[in-house]
Amino acid sequence: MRIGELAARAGTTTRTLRYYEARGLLPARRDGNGHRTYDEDDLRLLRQIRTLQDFGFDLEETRPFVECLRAGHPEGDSCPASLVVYRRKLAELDALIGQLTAVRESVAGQLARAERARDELAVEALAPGGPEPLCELGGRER
Amino acid sequence: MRIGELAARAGTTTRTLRYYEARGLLPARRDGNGHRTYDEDDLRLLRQIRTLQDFGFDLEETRPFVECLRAGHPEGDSCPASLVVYRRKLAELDALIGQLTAVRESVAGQLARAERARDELAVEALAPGGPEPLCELGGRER
DNA sequence: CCTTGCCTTGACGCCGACGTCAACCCCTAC
DNA sequence: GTAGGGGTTGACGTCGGCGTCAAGGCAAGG
Repeated sequence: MRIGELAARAGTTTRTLRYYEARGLLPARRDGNGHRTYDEDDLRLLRQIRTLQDFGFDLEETRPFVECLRAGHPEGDSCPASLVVYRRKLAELDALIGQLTAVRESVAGQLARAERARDELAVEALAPGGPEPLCELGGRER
Repeated sequence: MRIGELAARAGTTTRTLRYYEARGLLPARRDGNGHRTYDEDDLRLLRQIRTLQDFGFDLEETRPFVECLRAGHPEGDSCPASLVVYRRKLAELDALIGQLTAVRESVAGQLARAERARDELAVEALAPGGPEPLCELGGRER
């Protein structure tokens, strides 16, 4: 299988495959014309990379998984180095989610405060008489 | 006040201030020497920008807040355009947190599965006799 | 005079994961 | 022949928010 077919079967592009090869992640054999040649095992490696990429793993973080598969193990995460990456990623995700959640609460608080301030100004504009809202709902007599 | 002092008082760098000016976010007056000159209001604008940046807002997203302050409003979020940005950011944060949480669960599941597989292989290695774990804890008779 | 320190503009570097273009080769079909 | 649809390498562009030089100006202090 050549580069175009592999890219299509993995749902990616030839540029990406050449990039992976340049990074030493997915080397390719060559045929007589100098064209890159891949087999089904390469497709497995590539799918492993893509799955992790979709999870937000850096390219370098996929390397242990790829090497694990290439070493003949049944799964990319059958090796201790892959588990280390999993655990590190979990910790990163927890930290990030925690930070984002804190920011989310801050922004929500700011939004609520700003909307309250806006509404109070609106009410003030409707009742230009006095600054204290003392249940003068009639509003006719001064 | 000149650029170095403003940067120091806002906890940022002169490079950053020049960058903001180039983006049209924080223009500066000039003194006789061509040096940038700022006042206390500029410090308020800058602090507004920095606060939002720390929350993860893009620079462009801080623009409504800055313009709101420059228009004379008491707070950067006293204008409807700022509230729109708040709400959009909240939605983005919710979406992102949701995605990250889903990824987190996937990774946790993968890790658990991989660890289970590893442990089963370890047990198998300890009992090379038969593939079925039928309570043969004695392990002495074949 | 010279150094020090602050300022100026301009321009390139960085990071990651590619996209995009240029110029060229190879095989096949018409 | 020639057009088309693969492939090759090389190199620059992208995105944001600056960092980091380089080369020079201007004022105060010794």
